[in-house]
Amino acid sequence: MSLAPRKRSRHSLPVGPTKDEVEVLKFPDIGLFLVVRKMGSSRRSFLTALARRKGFRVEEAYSERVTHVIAEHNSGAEVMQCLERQVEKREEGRSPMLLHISWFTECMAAREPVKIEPRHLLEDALETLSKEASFCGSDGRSLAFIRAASVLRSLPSTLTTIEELNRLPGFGEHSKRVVQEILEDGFSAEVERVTQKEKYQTMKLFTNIFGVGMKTANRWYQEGLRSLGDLRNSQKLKLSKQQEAGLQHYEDLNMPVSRAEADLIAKMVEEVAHSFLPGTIITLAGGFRRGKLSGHDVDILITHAQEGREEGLLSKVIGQLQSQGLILYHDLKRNSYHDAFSPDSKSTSNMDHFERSFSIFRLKVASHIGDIGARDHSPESSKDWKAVRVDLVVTPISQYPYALLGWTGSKHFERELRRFSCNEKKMVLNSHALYDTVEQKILAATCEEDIFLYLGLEYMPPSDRNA
DNA sequence: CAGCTTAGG
DNA sequence: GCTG
DNA sequence: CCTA
Ligand SMILES: Nc1nc2c(ncn2[C@H]2C[C@H](O)[C@@H](COP(=O)(O)OP(=O)(O)OP(=O)(O)O)O2)c(=O)[nH]1
Ligand SMILES: [Mg+2]
Ligand SMILES: [Mg+2]
Repeated sequence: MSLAPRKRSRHSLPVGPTKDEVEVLKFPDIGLFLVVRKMGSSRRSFLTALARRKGFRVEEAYSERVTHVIAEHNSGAEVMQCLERQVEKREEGRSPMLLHISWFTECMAAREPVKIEPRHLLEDALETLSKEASFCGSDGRSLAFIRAASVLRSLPSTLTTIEELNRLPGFGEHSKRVVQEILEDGFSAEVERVTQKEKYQTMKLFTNIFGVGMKTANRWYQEGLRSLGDLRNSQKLKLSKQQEAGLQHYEDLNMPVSRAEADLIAKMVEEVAHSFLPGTIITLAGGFRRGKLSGHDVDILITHAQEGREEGLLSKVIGQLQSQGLILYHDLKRNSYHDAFSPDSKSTSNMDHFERSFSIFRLKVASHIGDIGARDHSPESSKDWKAVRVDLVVTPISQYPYALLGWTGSKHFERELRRFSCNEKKMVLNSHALYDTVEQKILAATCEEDIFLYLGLEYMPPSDRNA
C-alpha cells in the first residue's frame, strides 16, 4: 500500500442477518460440490457441515444437481471460464461453475453467495508467487509480490486495461506480465505451474499448521513427509507443544472464524475480565476491526482507563477461563515496555507484566448431529465445540493507541507504516510507542489520530488498512 | 547497488 | 521483484 | 525458529 494520503471507496459484501445458525435450505438453486485432494476428509466434513448450517445445499456426489464445484487447487483458466459463463445466460448454463475455496469461505462469512470479483483472481495469482518466493527463501521477492497484490486490493475499481498497470507503483516486468496474461488469456502458465507443484502444495499445507514455519515445513518435506497423516503417524517426529496443539486442532483452526463467533469470544473475555476488574475495556482488533467478515483468529485488546490497574489481569483471565476448561492451549508473553512514558524508569514490580497470550479457545457451537460426519451412528462422534485461535493483548492506557494501531493491521499495512516511519521520519514505531530518534523522545498518544499526525499522514480508518 | 517491520520467548 |  |  502507499502511505500517501489518498481517497478510495471500498466494495462491501452483503451482510446477512446476524441470527444464530439454523439449518434451513436458503439457496435451493445452488448445489455445492466439494473436491477434496490435499484436504483431509475431516476437513471436508467440516466445510460441508458449515455450508449446510448457513443454508447451502451440499451434494455428496457429483450429479446434475451440482451447480458450483469448489476446489482448493483448481486452475485460474478454469475459474475464468466459469466467470465468462456467469455473465452469459443463466438458464441454459448446465455445466457447473468451478470455483476456488476462497469464494466458498467468503460465502460462508457473508451467509449467502457472493459476487465473484475478477480482481481477486489477480491478487490470488500474485499472492501465489509471493508464497512460492518465500518457500524458496527469497524474502525480498516475496515482499515485492505482496506489495503488487496489495496495490491492486487498494484500487477503487477493478482493473481492466493493461495501460492502467503502467501507472501503478510496485508493478515491474514480472508482475505486469502475470496480470496481463490473466487479463488476456484467463490464466498465467507460471502461476498454474507453481500451484501444481508438490513442494508448493506441501509447504502450504505444513505452514498452515500453527507452530510450523518455513524452515520446519521445508525440513519435513526434505525428509519425505507429505501429508498431515504422515506427521500424525510419525513416531520419531519431535513436535513442540505449540506444533502439537496446531496439528491436533488443524481442521478447526483452518476453518474461518465468523464475526459472530468473534463477538461471542470477546463477550466471554469481557465477562471474566470484569469479574476481576470492573471498568476493563475490551476491543476487537485484527481483521474484524477492519471490517472483515471472517478471520483466522480473534484479536482482543484489553485496557483500563486508569493506568496500571490492568497489571496482572492477563494471568487472572487466562487462569479463570482455564479452570472452566475453555483453554485448549496458551502461551503468555511479557511486556518489556513497562514505564515507557514516565521518565522515572524505576522498575515497578516486574513480577507479572504479561501482556500477550496466544491461546486456543474451546468455543461451544451448535451441535452438528444429522450432518455428514455423524455417519457412524454414535451420538458422541460429533463434537459440540470448535477450537479457535485467540490473541489477547493487555496494555496500559498510555500504550493503548499504539497497541490498537499495531493490532488492527493488516500485517502488510504495519510493515509499510513502520518502514515509512523509520526511513522518512526517523522515528521507530512499534505496538507500544513511537520514538523520535532525532529528538530522542518517546511520543505520547491519546488516540490513533495522534500517531498519524506525528507521522505526517492523513488518518486512515481501519477499513482502509486492508492492504 | 542496498534494503525490504519490529517485537517476545 | 521492485524502488530510490 | 516460531508467533503477532
Ligand atoms: N508489526 C507487525 N504486526 C503484525 C505482524 N503480523 C501481524 N501483525 C499485527 C497486524 C495484524 O492485523 C494483527 C493481527 O494479526 P493476525 O495474524 O490475526 O491478522 P489479521 O487479524 O489481520 O487477519 P486474520 O486473523 O488472518 O483474519 O497483528 C507482523 O509481522 N508485524
Ligand atoms: Mg486476526
Ligand atoms: Mg492474531
